[in-house]
Amino acid sequence: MSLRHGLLGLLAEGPASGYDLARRFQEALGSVWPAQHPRIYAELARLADGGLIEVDSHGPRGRKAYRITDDGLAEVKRWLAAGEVDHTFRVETLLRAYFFWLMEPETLRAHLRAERAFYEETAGTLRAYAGAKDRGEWGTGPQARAMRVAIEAGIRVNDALASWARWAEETDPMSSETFGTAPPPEHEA
Amino acid sequence: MSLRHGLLGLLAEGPASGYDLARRFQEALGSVWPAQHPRIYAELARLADGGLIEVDSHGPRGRKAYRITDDGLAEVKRWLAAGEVDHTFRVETLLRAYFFWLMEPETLRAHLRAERAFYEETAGTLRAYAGAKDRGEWGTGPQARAMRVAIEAGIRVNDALASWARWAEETDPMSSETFGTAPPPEHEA
DNA sequence: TGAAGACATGTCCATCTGTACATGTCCAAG
DNA sequence: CTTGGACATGTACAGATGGACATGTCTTCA
Repeated sequence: MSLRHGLLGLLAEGPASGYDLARRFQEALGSVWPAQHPRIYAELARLADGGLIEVDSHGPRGRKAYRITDDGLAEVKRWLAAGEVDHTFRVETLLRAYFFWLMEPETLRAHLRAERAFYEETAGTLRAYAGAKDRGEWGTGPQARAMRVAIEAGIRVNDALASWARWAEETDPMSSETFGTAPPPEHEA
Repeated sequence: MSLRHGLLGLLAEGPASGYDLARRFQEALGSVWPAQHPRIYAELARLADGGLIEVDSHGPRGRKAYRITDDGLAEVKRWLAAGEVDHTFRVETLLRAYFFWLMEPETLRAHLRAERAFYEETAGTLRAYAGAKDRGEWGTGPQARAMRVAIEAGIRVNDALASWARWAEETDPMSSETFGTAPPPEHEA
């Protein structure tokens, strides 16, 4: 149940409405932790119920901004410090790889090309963000730095998957005659 | 809903019981697509209901092995070819990175050390598997090759996250005075 | 002034997920 | 012969998730 802590973390930066949070989850966290607005509104209500956040202000169009409480801040920090990181992945790309042997060679090649293109593009987008951060365009405060570190992780993971797709395309292991005797891959940069 | 297709994919290799499948999900797929036995039994019942699999044999201790049907095989292949890959990640490590600015420097360093150790160890384990595969110890058939390709992806992703944690430890960006003016990282291998 | 589109919040429901609980069988070691 | 552990299948339930539906407001532009 990390949505709870994700919301608290975002609110630790300052007051925000459910709508704001949904947008930020979509943009910044969407690829690492998807969350739609129904779930967000529900969780905000629960957090407010538990006294971890409270209504900060009412705006136009029924807008309701929440503010984190001392209890809420303590709870995020406790979560961050407590460890117990869930290391499960849940990347469909990897699940599919187990079943490549069921695919036609051409379909597989097309799939790998598409995957590679996707991860290269994503990495490129993230690199552009990182560049902007490095030039200080988004501020140099703690939040901006943390965001930069998170983006770096995204870049490296996407690069890794792009290089994997390229490797799989090139070595074509599903039709290789030499499988079982070929040297292990180089893990090039 | 990829558990459905994960099960079909595994059954495409040959008949298996729910217990077998739960174990294989735990071992091979557990880190990329967790699934407990209750869900697996339920899904098997649904798949059998839909005619995608059927009971192959009854064994001791109530063991019930399923076999994939032609319809089922067609369905996995359709899924694999149809594309529509879900690229969301759901890696808690990345979610947490957005909130590093809330952590005490020492807690953060300890966290990064632990993350790095975890990913290095996982990568090492996978490399050992990959080595065994490359020596042909697990056979050289199509399934073994596909497994090898999947493992390669796991190695690269875990390496990427380990190198990220090392980078974050070394550049210590949360306390860096030079943030905003420092050159971008090298993305070393 | 009227309509389109962004803003903003929510409910409902089907399904997925994880945990705990419940049941029973077979085998091997003591 | 009995007991512990692996094998094997399932139910029940709370909470998470995604998609569809519903409602209403404010702003802008024709």
